[in-house]
Amino acid sequence: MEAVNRGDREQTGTPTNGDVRRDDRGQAGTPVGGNAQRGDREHPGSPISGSAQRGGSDIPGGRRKQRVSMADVAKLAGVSSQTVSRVSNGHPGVIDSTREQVLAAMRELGYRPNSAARALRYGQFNTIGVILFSLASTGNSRTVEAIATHAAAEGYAITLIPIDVPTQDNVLGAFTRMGELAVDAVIAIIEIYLLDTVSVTLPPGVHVVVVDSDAGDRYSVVDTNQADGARQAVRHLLDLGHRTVWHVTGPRTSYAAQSRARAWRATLEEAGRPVPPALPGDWSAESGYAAGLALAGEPGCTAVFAANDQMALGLLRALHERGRTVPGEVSVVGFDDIPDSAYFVPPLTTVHQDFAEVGRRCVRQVLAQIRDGKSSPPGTDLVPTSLMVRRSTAPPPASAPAP
Amino acid sequence: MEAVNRGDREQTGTPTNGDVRRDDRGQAGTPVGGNAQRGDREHPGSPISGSAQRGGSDIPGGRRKQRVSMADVAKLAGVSSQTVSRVSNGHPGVIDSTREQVLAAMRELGYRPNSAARALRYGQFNTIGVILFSLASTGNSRTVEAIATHAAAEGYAITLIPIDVPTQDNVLGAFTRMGELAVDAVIAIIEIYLLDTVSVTLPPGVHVVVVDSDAGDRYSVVDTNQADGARQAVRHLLDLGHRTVWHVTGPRTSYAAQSRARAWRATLEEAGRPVPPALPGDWSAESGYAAGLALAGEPGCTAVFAANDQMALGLLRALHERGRTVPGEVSVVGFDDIPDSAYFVPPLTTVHQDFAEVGRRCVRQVLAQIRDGKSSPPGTDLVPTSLMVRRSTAPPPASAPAP
DNA sequence: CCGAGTAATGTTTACGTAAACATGATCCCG
DNA sequence: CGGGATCATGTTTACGTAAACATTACTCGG
Repeated sequence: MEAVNRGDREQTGTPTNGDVRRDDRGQAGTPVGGNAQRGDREHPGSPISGSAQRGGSDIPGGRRKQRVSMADVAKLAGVSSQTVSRVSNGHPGVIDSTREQVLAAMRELGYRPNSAARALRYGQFNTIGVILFSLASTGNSRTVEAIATHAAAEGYAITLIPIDVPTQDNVLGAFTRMGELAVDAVIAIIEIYLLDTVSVTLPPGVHVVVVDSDAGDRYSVVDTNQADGARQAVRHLLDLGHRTVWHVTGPRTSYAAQSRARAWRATLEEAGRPVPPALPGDWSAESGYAAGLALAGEPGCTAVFAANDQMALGLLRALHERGRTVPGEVSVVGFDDIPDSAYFVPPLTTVHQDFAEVGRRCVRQVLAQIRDGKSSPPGTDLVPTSLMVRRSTAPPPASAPAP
Repeated sequence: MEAVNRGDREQTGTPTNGDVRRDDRGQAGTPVGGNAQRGDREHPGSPISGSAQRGGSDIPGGRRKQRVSMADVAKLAGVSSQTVSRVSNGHPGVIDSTREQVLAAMRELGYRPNSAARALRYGQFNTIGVILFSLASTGNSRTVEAIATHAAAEGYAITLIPIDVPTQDNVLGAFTRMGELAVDAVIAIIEIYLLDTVSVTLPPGVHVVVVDSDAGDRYSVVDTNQADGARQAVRHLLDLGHRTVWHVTGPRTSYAAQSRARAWRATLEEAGRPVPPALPGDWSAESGYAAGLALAGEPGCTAVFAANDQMALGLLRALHERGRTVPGEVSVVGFDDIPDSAYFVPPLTTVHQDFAEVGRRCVRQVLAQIRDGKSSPPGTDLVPTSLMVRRSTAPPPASAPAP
């Protein structure tokens, strides 16, 4: 009943720690002995469901301790808590027999270091905060996953704060919360405009890395090389013989979208080609569909570069519905290389983004900052892209005017 | 009551945490007065990039204080640190003038409560751990997002541990790590078989909720009502007049996949229809494509239920390539209702999963456990699904035998 | 066989917060 | 106008850990 305990000690009547410390067993006696023969304890090595399920109410003495501390281990092992600390942290200078005894006591009591106390002591939390707008986009979730994986490999956990509605206030709030949370650094995966006027205030010593932004003058930025990816897409189409390339953009507020659009335009201009009006999209398949409907009515249009794969999907459906074949009459290129894109009809030629690498570099940068104790200089670290050529692109139909 | 706020007290225009401490103004003088006229401080309201950028190493005095503690605020405000604590937590019994003074001092120093100390004191971390296999699937990432959002609304942060390779060892390791991390509860989004023989040992008082599993006899489980969703899909096809329904399964190791397959079979049997052999898939569009190729060779096949939308996508492509029209000759139903599915060719009829609701209920359960201080009884909380009828389903071709 | 040196372990203390208890001032009512 | 009640605030202490310092016990060279 009572039982299960959390830290909310009291309430269950427990004298919590009331029963006093009382360090009998002065070490006057024999600190040695080494005989860790306490195998006959009643709790089996591994109950089916783990302690989490049974809460702890079944501890015989009735006087269950909520949390096992070093002092408890020390008492059982007949040593000082400092020795337990040394064993716990693998410090040298503990004789083998003592170490064994301590380890046995730890096992028996199920000791776990208390990370809060540790963090308090060290002023470090071994945690990286991640602020992001949405996990719904493939890119973000893959990036986060990579961040989490690499952080874990380095002994860091990640704490996530999603921002439901992307306003500057909410961004500010998220940073503020991060400042109060136990994090050593923050990785922000947010659109640039949200950082524009926000003056980020974090506790000193908390470092920041930003993804998806051109704030390279103020922060350490890691990002996919958007411009180069877009350039590759456009060049690919031009090289196939298309006279020009139309473009369905992402939302105006997105840095990545702007960047891709800018590169699209620049690449066309460099090649001396006409620049058709950009069709506005918002990343959604729906907006791509709308753009596709419009484009289907443009007889001169033989090639389209969609700023992401989902819009390309909508585009493909619209073109299909309007009877314009892909790639026979119109070629389509996307951006992202989401796993599904290879199974679109037809399989989509698209720009591959290495999200895992973006995540990896974020973690690397952040850890470098933490370890050096100082921010790395602002700057931008660009991850290269590669073009995945599949079946949605081909030379323009013969009837189309060659350049 | 008052001051719901958790930590996010006033962060107004904080001068970050000004450089330098400098505790003049001993409180020997007049602790009263309320004249908070310290407007003339030198640090500007908001530096462009925030303290995070300067890392702290450039602080003149050389020996900068990393963290501003209550004691610092107390000294500046000329009160005891306990009073600062009271103000910080919105406790009553602080006279207005004093409160103002403390708040001013907080602002001036850029005080932030230290969550580690707080956690140590309370034995609570206000953090929920999430263990999951992969963020790559739409379902998982959307669930996590919902969890994070709702947790944040309740003042909880979430800590993520992804498992790269799904072995029981890794799962055990993740739980162990969680046990050492500062979390009050754990939500595990993993396939059932991974929990099978793992005896989860978490510190007492850390609660567990499981998603995507039928461990309802041992844990609190929250899940989409897989069986009912599958039943709806199959019934829909039968109601359209199809004699039977083929099925492309998810991986054998997946509980959700098993559950959908079981319901598919049961629904057919209930209706007295023949049960065709199930085609094995692994959630990927690629496996759906392979299944589609096989199915295209089955003349009797007029209806297929794919265990997820991505496999349905592959299926659609394969059928399209083989010249079998959808829904003219073959009807296809998916599962998940990923955003793109409305833009497949043709738009996919599919079973909608309410991932957000799953996340919400997870958080609700976990918080209830934390607050009650005891694990809720094992059991399963099923979130309903709904069928989204789009254009990939229709009555069977006239030539097909009616039931 | 003694004393310096070192290895093993114990004791004290600080980290930042907040509950519990203590103190001093003010107020109100008989 | 005295004494208890109330209020605002201060002081002590514990939370769990680990660095810094202290204390033993043992080793080894002269």
